[in-house]
Amino acid sequence: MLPRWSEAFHAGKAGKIHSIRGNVRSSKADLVWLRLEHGLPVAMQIEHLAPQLRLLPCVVLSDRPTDEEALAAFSAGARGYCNTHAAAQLLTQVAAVVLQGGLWIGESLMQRLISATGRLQATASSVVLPESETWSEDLTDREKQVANTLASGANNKEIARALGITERTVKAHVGAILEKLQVRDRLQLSLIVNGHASRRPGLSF
Amino acid sequence: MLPRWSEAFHAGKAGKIHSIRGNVRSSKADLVWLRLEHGLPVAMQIEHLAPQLRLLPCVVLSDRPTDEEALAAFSAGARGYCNTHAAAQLLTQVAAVVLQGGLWIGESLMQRLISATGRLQATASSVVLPESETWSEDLTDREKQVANTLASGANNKEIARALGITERTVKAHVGAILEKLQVRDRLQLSLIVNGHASRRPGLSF
DNA sequence: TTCCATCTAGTACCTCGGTACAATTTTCGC
DNA sequence: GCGAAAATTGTACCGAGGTACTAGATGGAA
Repeated sequence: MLPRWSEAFHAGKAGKIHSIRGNVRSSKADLVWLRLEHGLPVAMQIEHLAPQLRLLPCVVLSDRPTDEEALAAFSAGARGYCNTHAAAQLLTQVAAVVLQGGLWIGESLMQRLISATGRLQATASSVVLPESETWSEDLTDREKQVANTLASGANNKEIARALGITERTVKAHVGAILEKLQVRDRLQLSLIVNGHASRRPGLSF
Repeated sequence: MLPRWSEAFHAGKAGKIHSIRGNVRSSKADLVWLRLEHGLPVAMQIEHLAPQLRLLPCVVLSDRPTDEEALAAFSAGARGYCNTHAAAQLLTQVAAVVLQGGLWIGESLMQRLISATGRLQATASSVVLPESETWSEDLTDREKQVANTLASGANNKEIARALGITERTVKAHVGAILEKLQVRDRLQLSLIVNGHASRRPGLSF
């Protein structure tokens, strides 16, 4: 019925909404998932859960998500909204976020939300962070920037855009970094930067 | 300087943005807080953090929050937005949500988002409740082997040798994995497998 | 048995990553 | 100012990565 969801939550229990009302609170549940049935009136059904929703956060699942439906869900008190058939990993993430008191909004809705904005002004004045690390000693500042951007998953074109230089220059920096750190390619570089590998990984394979 | 924040994060470190650029990723930080200075241009400064933002989530703090500013922050890649002087307890909650991959939207912005909606239809058909789980399901066993080997830094040839299959077959598996996980290339795949990135960096769906 | 998912593999093709020659400009200490 | 390191960009080349077709073998479910 809901393979992805079942995959994500082995201990979860499913049932028709009528068989659960009044039952939800008596269980040890800390989160309610509500799957919408498109074509039929929802708001009313969501309202049925309303009393419980004040205590239990609710995530709405839609087989074919739309922005309008998402907004309706949130206005009805939902704490999250996503695709019914989202990957199990994603569903667990949604659960974690919502259980922390956060909201999970669909991507396209977020896009609309963002595109509705104009330009604003303000300036960064301070930032914060914890510890520090070792790998970057031999690298110049610029090379560190490149390495960091690369390690976040960017390809050469994206690095170039992020740093305001040409792709060719990125190649130059990447080449220098690989040489200095004595690694073969960008993947292994990312492992080092992200702390998953030592400078010289040894043999393997 | 930031009493509430300091109260919430004893281990956090603060500094001017200029002294930190390029330094952020090399630290063990997993979250960046950016305090806006009202009246001065922001977007530019946020952009300076952009490369890091792909890996490090950023929460924007504003002394006098507005919806417009919040939207600007989100459009610049911020993962959260709240009052600089919010209670310590709230700040830790924000951190928890954002670290889970969620967004923290100001309440008034949420209200506006909700009030902008009309009525929709759909019906509740089932409800359920949860537990927790790990990463990539929906991969076959073989694909998991390939993904793990790849994520340890191996190229296709090495994966082939390690698994006793041809390079062509490795390509087939890798292609299937990238498709299933909806990622662009092996670097981003390794980030997911190694827990440095969520499947969809933003919200999804 | 039939059907379907999985694992395997081939050829071909195109893009991206990385390197090998450069060269010019910028920055900074002496 | 001078010299050195760093940053920048160019053209060209080649191998690795990734995709688009295809298709045989296997093994379990209906």
